[in-house]
Parts: sequence; structure tokens; C-alpha cells
Amino acid sequence: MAGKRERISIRKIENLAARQVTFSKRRRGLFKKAEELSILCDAEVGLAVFSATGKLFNFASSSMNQIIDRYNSHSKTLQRADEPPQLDLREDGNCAKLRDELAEASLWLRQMRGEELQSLNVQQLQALEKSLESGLGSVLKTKSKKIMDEISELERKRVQLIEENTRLKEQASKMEMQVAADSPVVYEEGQSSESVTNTSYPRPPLDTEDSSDTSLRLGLPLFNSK
Amino acid sequence: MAGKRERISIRKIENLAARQVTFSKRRRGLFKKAEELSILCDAEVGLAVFSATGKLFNFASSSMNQIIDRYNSHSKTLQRADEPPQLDLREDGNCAKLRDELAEASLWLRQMRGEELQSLNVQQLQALEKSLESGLGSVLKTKSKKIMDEISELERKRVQLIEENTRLKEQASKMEMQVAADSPVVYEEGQSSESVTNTSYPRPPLDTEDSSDTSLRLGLPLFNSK
DNA sequence: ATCTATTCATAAAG
DNA sequence: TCTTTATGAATAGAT
Repeated sequence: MAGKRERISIRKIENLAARQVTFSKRRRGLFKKAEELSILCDAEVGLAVFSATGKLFNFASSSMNQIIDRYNSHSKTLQRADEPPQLDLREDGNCAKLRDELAEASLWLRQMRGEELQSLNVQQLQALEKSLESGLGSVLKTKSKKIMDEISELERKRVQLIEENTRLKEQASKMEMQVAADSPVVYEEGQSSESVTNTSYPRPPLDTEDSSDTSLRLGLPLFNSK
Repeated sequence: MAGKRERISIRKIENLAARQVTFSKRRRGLFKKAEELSILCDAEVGLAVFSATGKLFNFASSSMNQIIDRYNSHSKTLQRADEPPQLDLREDGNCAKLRDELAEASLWLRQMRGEELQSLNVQQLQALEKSLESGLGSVLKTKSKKIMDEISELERKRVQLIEENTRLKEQASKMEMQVAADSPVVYEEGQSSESVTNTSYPRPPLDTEDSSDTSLRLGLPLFNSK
């Protein structure tokens, strides 16, 4: 009914059934402890176990790919100088080298996104900060320019449309006069004609369309370019 | 003298010191169990743990690279439902994919550094801006923390040295009294004794050293942590 | 780091 | 694989 347990020595269990049972039990225990460690101590933990029969069991506190990335790039952290991430994309077929460079690039990316900064010293953080500020400056500048260009373009189109509109109105006006001359019938206070011949109004419909469209694309933040 | 142990709940340990202690203990336990499992049950086990401070600990029953490879090929096996049947360009395909990923990562990096932004639209620039701002925030936060830690450490050492200094002065003072008692000779206004027994002066040399060292490491910008 | 009381994991058996 | 039980191991708390 019960287990008289004795201590076991750590060597391969020869009995297959016993080995499988032990594998199940200990595997569960191991994964449980891995998860506990990650939660209790705010650690990132990745664990992969292949059974003797080739089946995979794995646990990752975040995602396994992220952990593998981080593992691969970890060695880079210390050996890496603070040189900017200038990666040469040579066409050599060296997979290992590509893997290395990718690992380094992805570490840089993650660090620029504010992850894995612990391993950097103050000087390196300073450099990163400077790089981010400069990048941010360029982005803001480019964004502003794009926005201004879009505004100019829209303004140009607006003016074009107003001109066209005016032309059409003149044309319509002429036609109407022609019609009036052809058939001099008394007609009601020219409502329709008024709406067409009114050549200047405070806010043409086009304008309204324009600005709503523009504001949508701009998004909310004011651009503070220099 | 002993531990009245209570069961603990599995949630992040808030106290830093306790968390670090627990991390050490449990990490050892976890690695031990990982190794035991691999031996007892003839399993291939890979384990990687990153501490909250970014330090890597890992165990692999064979080699980590082998395990990562096996893991990758395993997950590929599973995800591959109705892919192009054979075309086992393993090596080549891997390389091409790596090359693609590297190219993409490197473009991202250049764009984060403010290059090649022309091809992005306003919305994409907005997203990039947000990402850079967030990264910058993390960097500033981390830098501030590191700096504060360094300052604390220096302060701790300073206090320690002052204490030691005080102790030494007392000791010197006693010795001098002893000397005085042993040879009760009239001596000039205790110049030598004064310079040693003066237990508090406005600005001890230690202080000066400390602050100059600190300012060097801090660099110029003020940190504006939250 | 070391110690100890306790909880936890698990070997053996059903 | 699940459960039970006795026991060995791991570890929280204190020093």
C-alpha cells in the first residue's frame, strides 16, 4: 500500500517502465519548478526536454523564440564594442555568420526598444540614449515634412478645384443667360442659380472634406519639429 | 536560530534581497533536477535562465546549440502541414531565410537610427516615433537606476571608510596617550597629535575623491527619471 | 554562507 | 496514468 522509499543514485534507470514513470514524475516537477522560479524571481526561463523516445516538452516564461534569441545574443553583449550596428549584408553563404549577425542585430533592436538594458553600463546607456534621440529627431523631422507635403498637396488640389469650380460656374452662368435669352420665361427667384453662381463662400464643401481627411492622417500629436 | 517555514505563494517576491536569495537557491535546485532528469531518464535537457539583472545561467545535457537546433526542427515539423512537399533545401533555405531576417532587422535598425525614412508613410513614422520614445524612456530609467546604484555604492564605501578612519584615529589617539604616559616628556603644542585625533573636519579628503569620481562616471546630462 | 523546521517531491506499491 | 504513503530533498526564514 505504501512506498518504503530509499534514496536512489543518479544513474540511468535501466528498467524501461520505471524509467518512463520516473520521467513523467520528474518532468512535471521540473517544469513546475521552472515556472515557479520565473514567477517568484522575475526571471526569464526556457526549458526544453526531449524524452528518450524523441518527444519534446518545453516551457518558456515568455516565448521560446525570444529566449533562444536572447541566449544567442547574450555572448555578444559582453564582447560587443559600442560600435553602431553597421551590418554588412555580404552575399557569402556562411550560415553561422549570418546567425551571429542576426543575433546581434536583434539584440540591438531589443535594446533600442528598451529591453535587456541591464547588461549595459552607464556609458553604453548614454550612447544608446544619444542614438535614440537622434533617430527620434530624424523621424520627427521626416514626419513633419511628409505632413507638410501632404498639406501642400491638398491645398494645391483645393485651389485647382476652386478654379475649376469658378470656371464651371461661369460656364453655367453663360448657359443660363443663353437659356433665358432663348426662352424668356418668368421663373421663381433663382434658387438654383444662386447656389451655383455664388462664386465665393466662406467655407466651400471641399475645404471641409480636405481638413477632415488631413487630420485623420496626421494623428493626434502635434509635431514639434525644429 | 532556526527557520519557522511557511508555505509561500507563487507570486513575484517583492523584497529585492529575499528575491535574490531565493533565486540563488531555487536556481541551483532547478539545475540539479534538470541534470538528474537527463541522467536518470536518458533525456536531452536544455535549460536557460536569465536573472532579473540579465545574467545568464544555462544547462544542457548535450550542447545548447544542438538542443536549440533540435527544438527548431521539432517546431518546424509540427507547423508544417501542407507545405511544398520535398524541396529539402535545408541548408540553403535556412540561409536564405536568415539573410531575409537579417536584411529586415538591419533595415529596422537603420530606420530607428533615422535613416531611410522616406519610404515610410506618416502612420508608420508615428509608430516608429512611439517605439523610439518608449525605448528612450526605458533607457533613461535604466540609466538613472544604474547611476543611483553607483552613487549608493560609493556612499556606502565612503561611510565605511569614514568609520574606519574614526576607528584608526581613536586607536592612534590611545597609542599617543600611551606614549605620553610612558615617556612624560614635555612636548610642543600637540601638532602631530592634533592632526591625527581631529575626528571631524568639514571636508575630509575622502569626500573630495568620491564626488569627483562620481561626476566623471555620470557624464553630463541630468537624468530625468519618473 | 550555515542551520533547522517545514513543506515539497517523489519512489514504490496498488 | 492516477492515488497513496513514507521518506528523502529542497528550501524559507533566521542567523
